[in-house]
Amino acid sequence: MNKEELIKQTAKDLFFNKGYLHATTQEIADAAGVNRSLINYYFRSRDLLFQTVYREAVESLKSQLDKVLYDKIPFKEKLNIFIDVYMKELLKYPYRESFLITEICSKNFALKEKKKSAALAHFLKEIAEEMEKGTLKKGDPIHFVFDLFALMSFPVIMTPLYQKLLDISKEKYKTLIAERKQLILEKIFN
Amino acid sequence: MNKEELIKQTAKDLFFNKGYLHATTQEIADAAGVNRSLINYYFRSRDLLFQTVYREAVESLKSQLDKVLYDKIPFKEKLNIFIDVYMKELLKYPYRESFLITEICSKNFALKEKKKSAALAHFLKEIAEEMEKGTLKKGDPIHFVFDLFALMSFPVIMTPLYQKLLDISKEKYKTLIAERKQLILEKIFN
DNA sequence: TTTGTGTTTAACAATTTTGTTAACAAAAGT
DNA sequence: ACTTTTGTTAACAAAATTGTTAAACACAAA
Repeated sequence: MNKEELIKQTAKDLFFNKGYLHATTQEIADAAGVNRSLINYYFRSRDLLFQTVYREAVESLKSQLDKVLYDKIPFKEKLNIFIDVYMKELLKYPYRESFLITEICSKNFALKEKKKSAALAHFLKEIAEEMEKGTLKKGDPIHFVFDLFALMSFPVIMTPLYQKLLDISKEKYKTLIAERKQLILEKIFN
Repeated sequence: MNKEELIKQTAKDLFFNKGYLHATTQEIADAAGVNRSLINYYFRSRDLLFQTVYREAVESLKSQLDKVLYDKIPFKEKLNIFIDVYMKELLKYPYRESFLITEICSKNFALKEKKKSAALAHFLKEIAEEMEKGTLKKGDPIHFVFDLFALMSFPVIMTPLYQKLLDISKEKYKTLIAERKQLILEKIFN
């Protein structure tokens, strides 16, 4: 792998997987096994590396939504696939969203970039239709989306804390998370 | 308010409320309107300030659980109160848990402190009883707890990101969050 | 008034982190 | 072969952040 890509991937691993949001350029370079100057060579500055990683995280997040949510397959099946795909990604990159939040909060993002996800908008419509049909309990589709993402993401994000508070072993916690896909599907469809 | 307390409160405001996890001692001092040296005077070092804030956050988290979860009142009523209390705290300190996670991930916490929450353990038992009684759908009580906290916390934590992805105004988002207390109760009790 | 004690501050020192440069190596193009 | 471009490194410079010190301050007690 070329080093520019290696640096980015390593940064993502530290941020999104290890949850190490305070990583310095030196730490990133060390983790990648490259000279720190290479970071400046490829990205100019620490800040630009962060921006790049940020942008790509939003992109991949949106493209993941796109990939599944536009499919013309029955709703229940779509949800099944979506939960599967999204939870796999969550286990790979549990802290991706946390990183995004932290970045948004730290910079005073005056960014005008349109971040709106058309796929989500489309998904919301589909949910509304299902509610009409009676497949789903009626309500604001946004709450359905809230519920869905919350049930998938939160226990994963909170792993280190809940492990302590509940005094659960790493292995047991993993098992619990693995069980959730099925449970969420059941819960969502009442 | 004495300045030691002021510094702590300000740090908490930056971390837990503003989500500004990268705050430097200077920024904390500025926000508190005190001289930066005072932070060293009262807390010795940046790291000790962080440790103090961390410890108190865990303490207050656990004491909040304690306060409600031990009450000897009917389960449904207890849950009603608990959601109310917890969500109020969430709106005050949306990023408290995020801060804890970030700290746990960044230090290689070899901390031996027992963090286990007895209140949560007690709550888990109560949930199990309710499941026996048939008030709640049977299953692992831990998943019930996961669901409960997820539904409360996640939409709050993700506010800045979801506002963008869903293209929702701050006001509208607030309204949505406010609606959730009732929705969660309904969802939890099927 | 003076003395003592805790608080606050500015100036300084030390450390950490980031950014730059110039030299060197490797690869690609001619 | 040699020239140019691209990649890589170490050494240095600059900036940002943290920690220390000593003096000034406030104010109550002796």
